[in-house]
Amino acid sequence: MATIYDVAKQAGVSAATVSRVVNGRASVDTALAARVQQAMRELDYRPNALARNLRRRQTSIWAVVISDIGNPFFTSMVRGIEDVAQGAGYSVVLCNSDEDAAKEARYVAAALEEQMAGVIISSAGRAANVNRLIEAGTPVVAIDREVRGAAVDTVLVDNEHGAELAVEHLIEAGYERIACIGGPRRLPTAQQRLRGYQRALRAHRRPADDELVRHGDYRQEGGYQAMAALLDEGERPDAIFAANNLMTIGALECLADRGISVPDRMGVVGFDDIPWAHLVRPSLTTVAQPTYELGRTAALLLAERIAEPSRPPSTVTLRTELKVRASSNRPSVA
Amino acid sequence: MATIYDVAKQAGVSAATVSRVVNGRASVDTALAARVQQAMRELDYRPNALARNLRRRQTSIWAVVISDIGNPFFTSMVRGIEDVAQGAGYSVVLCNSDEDAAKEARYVAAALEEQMAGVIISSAGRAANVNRLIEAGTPVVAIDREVRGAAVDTVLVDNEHGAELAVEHLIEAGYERIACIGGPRRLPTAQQRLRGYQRALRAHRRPADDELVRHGDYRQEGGYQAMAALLDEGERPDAIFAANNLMTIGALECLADRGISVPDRMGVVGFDDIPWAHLVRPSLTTVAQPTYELGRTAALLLAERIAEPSRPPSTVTLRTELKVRASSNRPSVA
DNA sequence: GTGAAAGCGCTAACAC
DNA sequence: GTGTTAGCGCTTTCAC
Repeated sequence: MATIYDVAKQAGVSAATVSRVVNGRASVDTALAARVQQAMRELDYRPNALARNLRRRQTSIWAVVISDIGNPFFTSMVRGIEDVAQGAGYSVVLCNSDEDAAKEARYVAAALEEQMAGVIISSAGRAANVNRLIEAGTPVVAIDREVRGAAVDTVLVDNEHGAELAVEHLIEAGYERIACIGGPRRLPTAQQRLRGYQRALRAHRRPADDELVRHGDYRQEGGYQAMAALLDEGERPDAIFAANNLMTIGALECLADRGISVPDRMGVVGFDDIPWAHLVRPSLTTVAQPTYELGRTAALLLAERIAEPSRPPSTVTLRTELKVRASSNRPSVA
Repeated sequence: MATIYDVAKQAGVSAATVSRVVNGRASVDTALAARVQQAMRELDYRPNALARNLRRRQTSIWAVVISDIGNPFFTSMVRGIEDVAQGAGYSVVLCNSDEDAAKEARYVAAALEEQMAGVIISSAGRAANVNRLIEAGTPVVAIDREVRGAAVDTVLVDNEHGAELAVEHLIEAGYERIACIGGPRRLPTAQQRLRGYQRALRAHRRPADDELVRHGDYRQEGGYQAMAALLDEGERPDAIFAANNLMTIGALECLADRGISVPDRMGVVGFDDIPWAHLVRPSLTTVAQPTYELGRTAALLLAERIAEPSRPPSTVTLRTELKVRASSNRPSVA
């Protein structure tokens, strides 16, 4: 690989001048610049990013640490990030932590060691990882999940309100014993959605026993097991609110296996939309999140923080929207 | 951030010794090593990967360039890669090319400039990108999609055979006019699956007009439009074979919108499994690919190539498997 | 506007 | 087994 010195020699200038041309900085005489360009083409010169990174003390890459690449929720979020990043001259790489705090820590360490230009993170765990980044001066934005104990720019959705809407909708549809398949207790989104569920029940004076709540792992399998537990233990609910998309799928699977018909004998509303929600029979009522916007907003915040590292952190909360489809349509009792 | 010299001073040794301790290379006296460890802890020393990368002339990161992060096919493939990478001491970052050759080229350029330790690529385009990597000496493995005109380690599935099985299954189920929703003509996987479709039809002396073939973009929307075209133009088919998972979903959506019942009036078989295939009603018959194994195998090949750069490239082909579910179950005509 | 020179933080000969 | 030394390829003062 040709170095900047090879180009300099070929063009009969100094390495500094080549550097200026490459980076479009300072003013270089037009004729000289042309000669440099020519030399670069002849030698198929590609700047060595490693050297540049060392010198500049950072890369031009953003790391996006997501907690489950298998969740379609992240798909369009990532697109939103990419579209902004590209416009701002950054590349985006994805790191999949798989809801595993150790894996997440490894990726954060890598981002730190590689001196990534910025990190957008949907954290599986506590504040330690995020604080590590902040202390090292790496610009960070938390996305989807609030990070308690860290002063960090954050983009969220109104989880509690979304959950409340979902459960109110089930109540208004005439369901009476509404259960909840909650997410991992440690995750803020799970806590907020559970609160929304409880609030709606209390507001309408419905039973809100703990017996009606089971916790899953935000995965399909967890939704299946939570649903099974709700069916097998105690008095059976006639509707469920599931706190994320994959668990909703798992719950439906369980109901199908047991031959329990939705929405007649069990109303279902899920949190998070899924691209194929209307293909599932019956089509699924969901609390949809503005995923693309979520990504876009996080990327914009990151760009702003990079430009102005000392500004106070801000939190942006985006609205969810209840999409009523067939799975919550209780046949009226004649 | 503390540097290696700070640690050396603190421990009363040379930077070289610290480096040896950090990298676990060569033998360092136990007592000295302990002092160094201690100093590292005291200073919260983190090696600067940028400097190390420059010196070593490569990072310890593998880039995985995938063509559509929204396709669940890639999910478990990536897990397969990650599991091997981690064992071999590499981090994995994902780059989403979105089936866009220009975006792919940008990521390849980034991988080159950042001197990634290796690249696993599911290429959206032609050989140029892959050859660029090979010429620069970056170890590469092609995954899922063969790259013509590049001598590169490759992991594939038996697309043609899988498609053939799918179509034969439809024939045996009693369907008569079997259409195909093919993928983008330029993609080898699409070509192979189309060939398998045609071969099965010819072998059973069924009509194989071009009128029965439409091409989509491997996205849901493309599947929807191709299905609509098949329904609206010419003689209507009674079964379809769709060349990938997202297009299958799109086709089903179209059929649902038109009120055409599956499998009675239209048999459906898709290529690529989807995690929720059995939740879609009717449950979906698919040609399943060993996605995790695909990723694992690619990662192993990459590790081997890194260890032995000059060995001749090899191609591994994994088997697909037909999973018969309800969508291809034609009611026998009494 | 351009060049000389120093150095980012690390590793790997090489000498001892 | 340990230290000295010379870069990796680039950017950026600082002179001119």
